[in-house]
Amino acid sequence: MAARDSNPNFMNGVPELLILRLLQQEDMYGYEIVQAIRSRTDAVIAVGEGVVYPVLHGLERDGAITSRRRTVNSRSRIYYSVTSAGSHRLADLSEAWTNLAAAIQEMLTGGQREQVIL
Amino acid sequence: MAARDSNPNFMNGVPELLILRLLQQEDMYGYEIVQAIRSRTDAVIAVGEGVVYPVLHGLERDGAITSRRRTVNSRSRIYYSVTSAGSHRLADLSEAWTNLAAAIQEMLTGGQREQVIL
DNA sequence: TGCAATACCTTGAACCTCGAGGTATTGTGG
DNA sequence: CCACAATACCTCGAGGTTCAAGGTATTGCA
Repeated sequence: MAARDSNPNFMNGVPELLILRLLQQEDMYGYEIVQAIRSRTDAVIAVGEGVVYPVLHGLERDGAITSRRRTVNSRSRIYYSVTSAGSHRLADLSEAWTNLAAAIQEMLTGGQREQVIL
Repeated sequence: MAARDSNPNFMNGVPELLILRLLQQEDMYGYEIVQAIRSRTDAVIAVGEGVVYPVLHGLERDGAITSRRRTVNSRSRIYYSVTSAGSHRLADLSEAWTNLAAAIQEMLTGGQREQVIL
């Protein structure tokens, strides 16, 4: 079957990665996550609500996070918490991202041919 | 009008970035590029021909690279070279990527709240 | 009362990438 | 001589993401 190599869509899941990471540090709700990503990256990354909410629903469906409704300051919000499964998923995504970023960085900077010394 | 912010599809164009980078170091042909990306990243990144060829055609259409047919070892190949416009484009993409990677890295590692000291 | 901010959500279009398939040529083993 | 693998080019359809925009509802303030 032609050996399935290539990457599982290497770039995907960055929003998911960031969301899981934020939730691991602190329970948050969707609207807050949108702003947190923007402010913590100095607007380098800015995902819209149209990205965040579907990702949250998907993560919950997969059991990576759980939700509970809470009212704070007379505001009804849905807070999300990372489950242990979600924590594991975060670790995987995080490692995948690190490998990817390192590979690209290597291509961008270390251009010079090197001889492999045995 | 909600202020158009957000990123221009922040993840896209990684294949384009890598291809331009390779071509800046050395003229190459499509088939060679596919293998170069795989081998130089230790298969961490592996883009198929279905990605590379369309990108090459797009870059050429935009004047970022030029092509010329050459026969080497009785093999007919289309070699691509980066133009000055392409070089500029590479610089832009490269910087954008660096910013993005730094922002994500910051989110993944530097999680702890810090007080800004004035 | 009206408007901005908070807070949730969905949808359609646009864009990429993947995987598979198609053509043609060259070199090699049987 | 033939078949097959490797080289080398290319295109297409399916699937998955992201974006931008819009929709609903509540709260607080002028």
